[in-house]
Amino acid sequence: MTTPNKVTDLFNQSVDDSDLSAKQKSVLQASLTLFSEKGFDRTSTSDIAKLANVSEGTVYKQFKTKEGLLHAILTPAIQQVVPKIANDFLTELLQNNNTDFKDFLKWLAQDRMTFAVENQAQLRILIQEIARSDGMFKRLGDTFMGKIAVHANTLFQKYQDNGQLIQWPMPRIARYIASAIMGYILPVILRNDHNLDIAQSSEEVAEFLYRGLKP
Amino acid sequence: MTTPNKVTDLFNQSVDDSDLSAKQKSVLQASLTLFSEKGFDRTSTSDIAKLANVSEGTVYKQFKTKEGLLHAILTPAIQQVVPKIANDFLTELLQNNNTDFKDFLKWLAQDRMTFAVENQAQLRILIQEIARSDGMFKRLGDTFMGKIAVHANTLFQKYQDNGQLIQWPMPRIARYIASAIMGYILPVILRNDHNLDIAQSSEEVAEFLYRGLKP
Amino acid sequence: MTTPNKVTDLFNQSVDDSDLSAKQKSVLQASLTLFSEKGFDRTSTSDIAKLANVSEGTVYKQFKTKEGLLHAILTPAIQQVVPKIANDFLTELLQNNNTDFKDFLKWLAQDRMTFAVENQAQLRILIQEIARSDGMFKRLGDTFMGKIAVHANTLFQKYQDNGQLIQWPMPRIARYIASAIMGYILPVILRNDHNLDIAQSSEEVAEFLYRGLKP
Amino acid sequence: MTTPNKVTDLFNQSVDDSDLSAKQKSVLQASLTLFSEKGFDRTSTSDIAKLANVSEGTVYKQFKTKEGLLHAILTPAIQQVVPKIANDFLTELLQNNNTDFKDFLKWLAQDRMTFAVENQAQLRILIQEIARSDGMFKRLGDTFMGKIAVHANTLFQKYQDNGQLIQWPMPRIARYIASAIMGYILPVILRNDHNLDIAQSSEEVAEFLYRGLKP
DNA sequence: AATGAATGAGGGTTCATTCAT
DNA sequence: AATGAATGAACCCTCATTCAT
Repeated sequence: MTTPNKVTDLFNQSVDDSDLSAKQKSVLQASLTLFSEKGFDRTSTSDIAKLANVSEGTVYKQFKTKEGLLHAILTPAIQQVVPKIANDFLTELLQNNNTDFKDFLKWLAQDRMTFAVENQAQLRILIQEIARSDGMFKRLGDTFMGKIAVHANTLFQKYQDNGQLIQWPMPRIARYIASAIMGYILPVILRNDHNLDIAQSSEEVAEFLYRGLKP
Repeated sequence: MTTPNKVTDLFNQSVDDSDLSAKQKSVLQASLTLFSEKGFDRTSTSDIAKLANVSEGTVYKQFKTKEGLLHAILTPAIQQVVPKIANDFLTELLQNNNTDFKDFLKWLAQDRMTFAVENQAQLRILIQEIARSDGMFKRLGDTFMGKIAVHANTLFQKYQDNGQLIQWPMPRIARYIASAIMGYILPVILRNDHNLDIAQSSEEVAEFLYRGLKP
Repeated sequence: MTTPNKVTDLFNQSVDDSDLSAKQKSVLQASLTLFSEKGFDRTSTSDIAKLANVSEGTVYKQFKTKEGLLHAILTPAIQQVVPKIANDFLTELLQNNNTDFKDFLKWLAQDRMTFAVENQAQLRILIQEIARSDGMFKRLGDTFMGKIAVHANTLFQKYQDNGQLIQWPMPRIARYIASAIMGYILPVILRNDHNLDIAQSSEEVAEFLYRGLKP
Repeated sequence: MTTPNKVTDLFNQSVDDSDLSAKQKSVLQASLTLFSEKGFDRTSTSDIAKLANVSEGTVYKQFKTKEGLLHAILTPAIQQVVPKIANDFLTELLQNNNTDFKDFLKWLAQDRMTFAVENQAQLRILIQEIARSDGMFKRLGDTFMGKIAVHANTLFQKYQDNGQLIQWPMPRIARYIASAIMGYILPVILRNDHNLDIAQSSEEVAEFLYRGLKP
């Protein structure tokens, strides 16, 4: 099953399409780079101005505060971590349930890995924020629940009825799927490693998950 | 298989047993709390002094630098993240290879979960550091390789020869085991959640891993 | 022999002419005053900010460091302590050797005394630095050797050939000239005394030196 | 004219003879070293304690403040800069006025050079203090006037009556003598140079001064 | 007499933010 | 819209000094 990469980089898109001036765009790009490299707290607005070839004042014209910059960078990323687009695909899946469970697992892994590799910098920043503030992790979880849970639940139900998925509670199943995929993604992000063989990795992880989750 | 909890909290122990004065101990405790709650960069040395009921000068008498404090807190934690004690157990396992693979998985999960719950604060800080600096993650990985890899390799080999473990390369197997356990640990740490049913969780994860990894 | 005062105060000139803002100039002036009055180490950057009617941050905008301020003040002074301008005069002297040795001595004394009186504050600071660090004295001496020695040597040679100057080695002669003039300058600087009758003093010292150094 | 070195190091004597304990003595020695090397302001009391192999508290037992240490070091030196002992010699000179002026100059130079070489460290500190505070230079001058001036005046008078000394006012004569000798001493002190050929230097300077000051 | 842990004021410096130009 | 000089609060850290032991 080949899935076209539906993950469009919202960040770049918003940077490119937005009504931001060239200077403002370069501020965003510089922030992304520096926040990801050195962390939010260790990046000074003057560092950003320097890298963006812009005056310090310009940094504050569009994004009223340093935190405003962070949000401008993180918000689109967050909205994609919870796969809004994938959701459409899930709906589709529910309608024509001819897709094999293992194929689904492979597609899911591939989709998220692609997203991760394409958005390494933002994800690195996101992970830093998650690690720092209690709120972020919970908020992410809640968003996920609100947007995905229902559909995923129904889908898993279907696979369970199919006899392709073990009769465990949905959160338990989700946890194993998520953590197995994370096992490939996190090292890549945390090591600034840009080489992940997505095709093979998604195949591998799907195989393992399938074995572990079949009845 | 019941394993006595061999994980002693090195941090608290060292804080209590060390020749540090009461004030110095309270500095360490305050730093642990604040670094974990607000992050290293957002904790000021004056915050620490205030919480520890101590003058700012005192903070610097023992730990020459704010980073010195961080290391004083992190070093013992790091040395336990790589399960030194587990290593002894592994050696033991290798000698009397009558232990079932599933029991081993359960013991491992339980051991690391216990450690994680007992050292939440430090691990939270460690995760923040991992997220911030490229170096930390690699260093941890290398330490792990140096201390565990050989024994684990031999052990897995044994289980493979036993017919209890699938014939996949060792790093792949390790990745799944680690990430599945992490799937239980990370949410607990990142949410400051203190309620993890270790007995049931370790049972659950062992069951899943066993299914996914048996030939 | 009347010599027009060629000594222009490079410091004030550079302060006035430089592209520094009014605030930055006032920072320099305040530093000059305070360093000279209380010494570098006993002057705090907050003192400087207060005297300059400027925020502490402003002190650091132009001069990245407190030591940077010191150098900004000292560098032009040092370049004049070694009399660059005098050097031109020496060259001239060498060409029209009709100048009497005593007149030369008088001119030299007058030139350096004028310079000293006009740059008391900087010289006070310079003396403090010389007293503090081994390096400074040597560096000054080397600079002097590099810029003056050759010309002075030739000039002295001429006066020796003339029969106006005793046949002592050049360093010995230079030592006496320098220390006799210093005998007038140092008390003025160290006492913050602004009244030095340069005309009479240079006449006096020239007379003494001439007697001591004629064959 | 051979003059026995009447300059005894009052500092060492007071350190040795005083009722100070061994530890206190070592505090003084350490202060002397460090003040001379790095300057008073850049020497911390903890540096002193470390070099003296003593606790920080001990530094404060005898010398109530850091400035107290400075005075303990400087006071004896100051009392010798104004040559109290030489004064006895001057008195003697006045009584049997058979001593040649040039010999007197030589003796004076030798006496002060010896003192300077033997007390380099203290003099370095003294120079730093002179450079820093207006008061010190004046105080030294006044002390000098009070203790020496009368005798020196009478002595110079005698040499003038003798026809060995030019009829210039006494301060002018003193200035030339002092600055010529300083011309040998200062470079030695400021360069931490320990090699001064006192015999030759005093001979040289006496020769020059004699030529410059004879009628 | 001697120790060294503790203090707290103050030091140099950084940095997010503002605002006149 | 863009600049960059200016701000001032806060930061990390040092140090002279004190005092219980």
